[in-house]
Amino acid sequence: MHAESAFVRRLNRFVQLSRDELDGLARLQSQRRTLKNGAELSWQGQTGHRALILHAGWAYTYKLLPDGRQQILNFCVSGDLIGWRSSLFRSSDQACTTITSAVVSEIRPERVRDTLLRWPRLAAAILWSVSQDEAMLVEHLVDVGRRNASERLAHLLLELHERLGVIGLATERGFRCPLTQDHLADALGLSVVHVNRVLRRMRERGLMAYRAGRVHFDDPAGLRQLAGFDEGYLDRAGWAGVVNPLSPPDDPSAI
Amino acid sequence: MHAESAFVRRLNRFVQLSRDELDGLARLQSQRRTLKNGAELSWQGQTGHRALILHAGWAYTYKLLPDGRQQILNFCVSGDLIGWRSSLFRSSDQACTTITSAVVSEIRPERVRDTLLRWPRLAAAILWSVSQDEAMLVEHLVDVGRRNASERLAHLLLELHERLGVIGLATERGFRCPLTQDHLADALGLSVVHVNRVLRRMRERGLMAYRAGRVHFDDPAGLRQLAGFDEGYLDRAGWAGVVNPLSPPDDPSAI
DNA sequence: CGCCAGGTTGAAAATTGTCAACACGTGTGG
DNA sequence: CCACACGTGTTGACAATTTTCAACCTGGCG
Repeated sequence: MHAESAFVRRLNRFVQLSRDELDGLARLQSQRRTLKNGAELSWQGQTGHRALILHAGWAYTYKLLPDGRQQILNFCVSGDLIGWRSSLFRSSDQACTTITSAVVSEIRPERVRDTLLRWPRLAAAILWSVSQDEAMLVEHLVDVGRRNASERLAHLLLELHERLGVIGLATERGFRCPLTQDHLADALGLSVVHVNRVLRRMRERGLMAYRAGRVHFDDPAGLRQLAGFDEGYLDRAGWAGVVNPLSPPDDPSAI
Repeated sequence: MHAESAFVRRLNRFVQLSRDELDGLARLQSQRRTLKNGAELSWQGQTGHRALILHAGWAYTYKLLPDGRQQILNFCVSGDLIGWRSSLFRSSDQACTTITSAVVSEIRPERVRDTLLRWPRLAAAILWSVSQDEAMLVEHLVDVGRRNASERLAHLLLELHERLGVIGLATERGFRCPLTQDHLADALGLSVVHVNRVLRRMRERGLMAYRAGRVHFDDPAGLRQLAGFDEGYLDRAGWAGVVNPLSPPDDPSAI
């Protein structure tokens, strides 16, 4: 059932895919594996690693330092692509681990290449998705470089809320969230203890509550203001002056 | 003179380009503009902005927060590509300013698209370059999130040294560097004052000196150790099991 | 029941930021 | 030629943020 996949749902925000393209997509997703939480999906320095589609569950990508510190780069949720660009190169520069049990499709690099060549509009949609990931990475860098602890926390949770909303996994004022305070700390460049304190302060100030695996926004507007959150970077749909950049301009199936 | 361009020199690390491909490249670079330092090259929120090749000089990309803080995302040097991926989307999410006087080519999005379609191996080389930028962004996030001030500083300067070495702008133990301490602070998420102090400490410890527009490494090995610097992420040349991923496998000009 | 991962809290220390002053070189206008 | 402004670098004193260490709590689960 293509139409129900979170992945298709996300790509559809960018272009309406044709039946043929949906087929190509379906073929990629045909093999699925179910993983327990804590499963390693790809490794730093690994060669010829596979690209992933995360169908269900949560994961995170991260980078490990020699001394054991780790920096989480991104939290991945249903419908996210992981490691597509880097799968084309010799070695991956990051690792990925599941947070909950998860369902994924793993795709070999040659397969990635063939798909991109055969379905150019699909390639464009995937490029769009990858591009959005990079926009999030940039915003993440701004978080860690130029925002204080509460701004970071607010920003991250608002971003997750936005992303989960798109795939129908958020209510207007909150979402289920399996992240531990350790995860938050490793993503935001803070210590667990400090994350804990800041969460408490936000709860006391009536901004939001993070408890029992749920995030609830008590004062969404206040939070957005605090974080300086502007969801623009998540939503850069459409091409600049080019309807269909990667397929021949006379392609009859376009639009 | 193709062979002398820093840009071609960099791409050549990845694939040896054919005469025809070098021609395509030359055509992109044919129009050049010389800019004074402090010139704005693209703007946050701008629509349909151009992709850039920086032929000479230094620039930086950054993101501005509503309250005036800024986070520098990347320093750009001769031979770097700027904003290629985002030029295909409706709006740019970052801004770019020159640090020194600079020579650039500006390329309209349609032109980017056409070039990528017409010269697939060129497209692959450009993808490789863009991909390397993202690896640097990741490393930058690790810097700011999980390294302390001196580690960050050391890591950034070692990375610049490596990159400048590739295009012949570094000696074994140092390089000319037009960055002010303000630039360093805005890139590393530190205050200027702190950057100053840390630089002094490093000078006193006999690690490196940054003075009069020059970086000099007194103890390169010590610095690398301090920073946990592993240049691997700058050097992921070659494709994973695929010689020439974006052109037909039977292309006679390949390899 | 007891273990264990995750969460919470306090006290003290380390890192980093802020403010304010001053040094130094360069270029400009009087 | 001098005076001055300006951008950049430097330093000290002090304050804020964040970390570290250590203890303790809580709930789920074998």
